Amino acid sequence: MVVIPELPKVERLRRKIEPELRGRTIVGVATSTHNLRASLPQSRLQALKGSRFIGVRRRGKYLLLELDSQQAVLVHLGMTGQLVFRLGGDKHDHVIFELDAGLPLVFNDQRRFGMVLVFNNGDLATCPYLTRTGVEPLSAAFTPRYLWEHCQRRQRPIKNLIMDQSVVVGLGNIYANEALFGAGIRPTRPAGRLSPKRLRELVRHISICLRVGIDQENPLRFVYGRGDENCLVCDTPIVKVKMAGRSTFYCPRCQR
DNA sequence: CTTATGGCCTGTCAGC
DNA sequence: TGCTGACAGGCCATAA
Repeated sequence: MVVIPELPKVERLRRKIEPELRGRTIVGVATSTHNLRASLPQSRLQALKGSRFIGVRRRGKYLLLELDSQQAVLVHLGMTGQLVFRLGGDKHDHVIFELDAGLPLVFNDQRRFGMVLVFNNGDLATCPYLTRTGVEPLSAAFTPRYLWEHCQRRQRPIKNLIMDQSVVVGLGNIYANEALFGAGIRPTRPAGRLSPKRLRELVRHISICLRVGIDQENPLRFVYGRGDENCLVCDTPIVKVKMAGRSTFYCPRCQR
């Protein structure tokens, strides 16, 4: 089973590549002719030669590869994107950073839902990809009160709301399903009809699910992808429905 | 303002 | 055997 790059996978990637990337200088850049979700900025990428990586930050599901030249490479993995240190050459390799030491850093993306862009540091503050985003779910800003305020007078299902990156970043379909199971909340429930107490439980379980995903490689799977199975807790058949075009799984007994 | 939907993209698999 | 269609997902643009 392929794990979609939600917050935990992106954070694990950040922790893995930062120590290898920091201090490395770009000596060459190769790109594919394919466009990703956004066009590959050819000339901007080529102009990075000579820049040195100084750090890797994460914002939601985005990675920022920071350079000593007051620029940064913004990366989103989309569905199937990968950042790996290896020799380039695969048909799905879209950006290859040749480094002054070690293996090249390759952005590979089979379905091309991801993107690679270059920004000047001064433009990051107004970059829509970063400014339109909600709070980090593992930060102190993601409080029960914060979620409650966003739920007030909202008719939309709670699952759609917690997957809305302008509210809280990093939750994709798998973690949204699992967090709602943990909190005992049915995904279809209108956000505005949840009590503060239940929303506090949801905040708690979002945090738990994400932390487990970061500590281990894979998310806990209680409901996601178990449409043909019974609930691990109460043995009731798991229900599968479509919400906003996404497969949604829940236990009709444990989740109300 | 809020919320929903279409489209992007390819690999996999069921069904004919 | 080879084809077709459905499906998987994040997120932007667009529409209601």
